[in-house]
Amino acid sequence: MLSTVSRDVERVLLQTIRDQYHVEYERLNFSTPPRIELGELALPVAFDLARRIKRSPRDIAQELAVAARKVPGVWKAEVAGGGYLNLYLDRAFLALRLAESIDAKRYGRTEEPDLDGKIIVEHTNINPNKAAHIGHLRNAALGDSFARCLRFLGHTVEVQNYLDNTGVQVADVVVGLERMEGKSLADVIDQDGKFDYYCWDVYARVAEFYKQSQDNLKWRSLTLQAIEAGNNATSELAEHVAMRHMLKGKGAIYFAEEGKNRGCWVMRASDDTVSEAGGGETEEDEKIIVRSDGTVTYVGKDIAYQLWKFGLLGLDFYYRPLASEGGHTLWTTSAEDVPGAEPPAFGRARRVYNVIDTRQSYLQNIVLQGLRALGYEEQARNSVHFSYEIVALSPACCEELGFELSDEDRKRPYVEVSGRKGLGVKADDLLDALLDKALAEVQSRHNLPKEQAGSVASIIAVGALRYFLLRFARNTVIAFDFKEALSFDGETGPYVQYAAVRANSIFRKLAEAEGTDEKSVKRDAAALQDFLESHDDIWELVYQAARLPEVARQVTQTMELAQLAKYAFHLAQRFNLFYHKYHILSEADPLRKQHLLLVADLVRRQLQKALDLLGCEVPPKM
RNA sequence: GCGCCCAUAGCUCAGGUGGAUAGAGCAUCUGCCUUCUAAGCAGAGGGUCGCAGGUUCGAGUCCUGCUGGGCGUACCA
Repeated sequence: MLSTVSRDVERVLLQTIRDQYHVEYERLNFSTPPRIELGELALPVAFDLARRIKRSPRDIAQELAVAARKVPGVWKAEVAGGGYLNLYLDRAFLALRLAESIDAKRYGRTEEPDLDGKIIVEHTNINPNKAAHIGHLRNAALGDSFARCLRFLGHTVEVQNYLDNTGVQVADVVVGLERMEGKSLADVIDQDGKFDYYCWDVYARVAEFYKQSQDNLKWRSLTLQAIEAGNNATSELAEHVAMRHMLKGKGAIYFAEEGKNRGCWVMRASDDTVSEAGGGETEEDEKIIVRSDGTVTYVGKDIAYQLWKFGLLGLDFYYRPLASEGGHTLWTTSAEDVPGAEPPAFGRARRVYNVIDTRQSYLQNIVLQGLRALGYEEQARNSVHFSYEIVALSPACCEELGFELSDEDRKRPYVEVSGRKGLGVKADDLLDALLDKALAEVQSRHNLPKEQAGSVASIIAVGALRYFLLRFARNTVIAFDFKEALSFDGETGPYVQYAAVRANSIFRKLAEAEGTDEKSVKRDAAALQDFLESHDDIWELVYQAARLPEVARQVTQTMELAQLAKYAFHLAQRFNLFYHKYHILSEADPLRKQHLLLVADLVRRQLQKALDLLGCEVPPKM
């Protein structure tokens, strides 16, 4: 919708510039005027043209304005400042188009996705052996919202949560349970309390156990081999099919006969373009794919997994349904064929996003090199590392948790979460704290039945948590702070939810008082145009509401979910402004009331959709 | 050593492809609940955008150097 207008403007102006000035541009840069009174779109192109054709920017902008005024959807085109071309959009036209678009559940979106084929988003790969912490929550929030944005724009998306139960971390917990604690399977089953919390503790202590003697450390390797020797779909597939046959067959990996990597299968890790004269190739450039004990490393499995995502592995897993919820089935890999199970066609993606923190970028690169070594250049280009910074703890936060820090750590800006040290904020604990606080707030305002209060509190707690995790740019380290994370005021999820709840309550009251709803709101173009022309502040609110698809699109390109979070916050802020300034239900002028209702309705529905993309719901009351 | 990232208000952070007067939230101070919910709104103070050069009509944004911090470079995941 908005994008349709700007695309038309671009086409017309590029043609005009070609015809009148004989200058070729591929694209035009659109920017935003500092205030809505100066229009919705600003083009600084005249500055550049001025230099090229030696004429004043203002004169050029004047001539371009003539052409721009002819584009449908453009109301005015004026020259501002030293030579900006500012465009004013047709207000009622766009408001009514937005209303229709929302009715059709398109929320202002007009364009079709720019990529055919399936997109895989892999996120939240948690080792199933111990409790999740806030770092995992950031990963989940980013991955989930990103997938929602892609779907919103019309892409076919497959979300994968890879739970590997064959890795070293799992082996460590098993060693801890069996060798340190002397637990048998039966003991573990009888265990009271939260098992993942127990594993968190065991895992933290197993490092000490390893330090005690070399014999203790041997258990890790033995246990790992025992796990992989079992009937495990993942490891067998990765090891036998991908590593042994594909990589070896194409000469992508080779057996190291000597040197420090003796006995391993390795891949060259440095770019072959950079075969610098002095050093030559050493073991430093080699990345181990298969260990000397025959087990496959993490990178090795990752290459196999990446191949499988693109449908290049030549083999597939067996699948069985694991759980079912809300019409969706959760599938898991299976060691053997399951009769009667008809899984959808997993994998075979056109593009793959791997949501993993920035520390993995080196290994993600190795995976790409693996694909390239096999000749899959296009797939390598379509493999995207969705990287983000870690969630760390402020030193103050560590001490709040009762964790003693070294003097050195105390001076740091933040301390990394460490599973090995048992240092971190567990996801469940944080959610519990948020729920307690939200419930107290709800009960202090409303007298609701216990169950309903709990459900509202839960929506608010999730809103606060997800917004908190998404409001930071990807490469910003979140130094976790309880006070900030538990806040419901200011730039938070609950603030946005609150604006939506207020908007909804206008329509609830409207139904109670007059028995009418948003469907009966009149849409009179001529009258609306007068109204919006004389209220810049209200028009700006409508304009921002219409920008949702543009923002979602930008998010899929930059992978910055923070932009969506910011957008939702700003829209809520503007709505609150409107809410205070214009009292709708008591409005005496019936026509004016219709306009105000239309605006409130547009905004609340866009706000709700924006929240939905952020993974947040709107509670019935707050 | 090599590679990647970061430095913006007291604190936590935003600042698409360079554009108009660098913005939020928190904290501090002053006001606003007889009105569609005060989890809100209005207002005030608070800045050498780490330092030094360069590119140009224009630099928080791009380039170079420097300082200070973080991460990666495992037969760990």
